[in-house]
Amino acid sequence: MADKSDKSNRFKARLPRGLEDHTPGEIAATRAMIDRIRAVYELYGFEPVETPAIEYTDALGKFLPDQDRPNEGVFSFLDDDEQWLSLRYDLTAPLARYVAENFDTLPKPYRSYRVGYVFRNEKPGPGRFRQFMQFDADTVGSSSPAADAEMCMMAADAVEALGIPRGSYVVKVNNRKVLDGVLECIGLSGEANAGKRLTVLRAIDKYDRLGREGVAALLGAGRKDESGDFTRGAGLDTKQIQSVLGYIESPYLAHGGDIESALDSWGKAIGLSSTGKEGIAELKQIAALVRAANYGTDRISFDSSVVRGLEYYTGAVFEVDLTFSTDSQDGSPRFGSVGGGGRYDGLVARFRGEPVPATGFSVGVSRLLAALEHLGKIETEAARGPVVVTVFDKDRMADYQNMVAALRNAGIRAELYLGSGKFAPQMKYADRRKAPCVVIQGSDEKAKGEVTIKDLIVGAELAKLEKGREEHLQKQTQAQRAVPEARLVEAVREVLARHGIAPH
RNA sequence: GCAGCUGUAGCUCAGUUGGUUAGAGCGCCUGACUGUGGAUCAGGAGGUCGGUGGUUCGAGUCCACCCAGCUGUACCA
Repeated sequence: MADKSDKSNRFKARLPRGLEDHTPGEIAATRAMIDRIRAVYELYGFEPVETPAIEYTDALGKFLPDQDRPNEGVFSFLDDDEQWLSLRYDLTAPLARYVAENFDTLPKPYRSYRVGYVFRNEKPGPGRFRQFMQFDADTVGSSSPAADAEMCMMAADAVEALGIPRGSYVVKVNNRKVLDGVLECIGLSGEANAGKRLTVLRAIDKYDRLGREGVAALLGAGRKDESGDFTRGAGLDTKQIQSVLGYIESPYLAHGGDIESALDSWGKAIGLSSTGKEGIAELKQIAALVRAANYGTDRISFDSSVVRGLEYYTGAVFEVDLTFSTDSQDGSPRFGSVGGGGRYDGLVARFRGEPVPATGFSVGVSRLLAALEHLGKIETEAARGPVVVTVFDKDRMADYQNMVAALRNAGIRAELYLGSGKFAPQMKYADRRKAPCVVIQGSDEKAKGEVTIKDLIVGAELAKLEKGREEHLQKQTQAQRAVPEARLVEAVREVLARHGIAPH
């Protein structure tokens, strides 16, 4: 289709925004993260289960795309049979579908984990992608706060297993019932106030970013941002605003981390709301369980401004924030939370018609990787490549292929140079592949029944040396030496061992 | 979606008050080196200056609209 003679007709190779290609180094880092998270989840007794990336749209939520806006946030398409399908936007809704569909055969409470890509059709940004990886664990069939407490502790363990030191992250806990109680207390209950409640919750959620002034503006008439754009507020009166701010700013860590009394102070904002009281009681139980297991407030803390966006949360909600991500002054992007979750008692019930309590937690693998990469706290450089066997005489390809086979049979990653270049380009290729060494056999070596092994790592050091004759000479003998053909594997192993490189 | 800023080579950017043939560094390719990568030197390829229309004798430069990117904000079930 593309016409080579006319460049303007040539297709432009380009990636849709919000999507990412992954380099070998990033893939290796992602794998390592997955392995570590999995080890923690399995230690807690969770078992794997995975579901497809595509579900019926109505299984993902109550929302159904219409003709005008079939892709509001979710990638959707019409199947042959006129039914709407969607790419999953999280791993929780599909799990609810799976549990509901296999309810009778699963042990209850059902504990399972899964990792995979999810898709959101939203505006991308730093740490925000349209395809990204999540790693979830869920407990379905337990309404006990112990299940929620376990999620928080496991979240902390998982984050630490990823090499993020204690003090550099925090698991923040809140409860939707408390928030509902606060709203009830300022007279925002009932169907008529549904829209206003959402606006208030969104405002509360922004407290750590916008601060008191910004949230007060959003709760009242509205707020103008730094670009001059105006956001309409919730239209609360002064007394209501004071009440909400009082709740957000209640001292949740006051007096040496006395969580009991701190949570009591949240209670002032919920008045007589029974829902609110329930929420406070649940939080107190979670706090007690977590403390009994010796997780201090440096790991698991309580934060009245945590809301979480997803509408399906019904009780406890958690969020994991990196505490070192906001420390650079000007141009540092905000990455947001790197994990979250909570209690979603209504999600499975939607399919079953009977109450099925559930709670879960999700690590945002892609965002966490992006954040760590941005902070320079993770290695995403490509690892060492394979040993490269170079080609001198094209007539003797079979010989070279045999050398490669001998190395592979010994469990050493090796490849034959398959390009068309002469010798120098082959060296350059091996350099780019990060090959630890190359194997060379030209006519000289062949005549003597030898092969030359060149250590590219020592060779690189050699090039940097300026003085030190002794060291230079020693390196030179290491850098390149000829050995009998029969000792090829042995000599290559020596090179790998010298640099501590695993053969495969 | 709304607002602000920005679009010149693969990347980072120069480009004088509009003036002939649009430059540099890095990277890439080739060669010096018919058997040795990272160094040095020489050469080469690579641009409808984001797009369209307008003002002008003349536009990379000025104007309008469109598109894209970035940032903020909203949305994020």
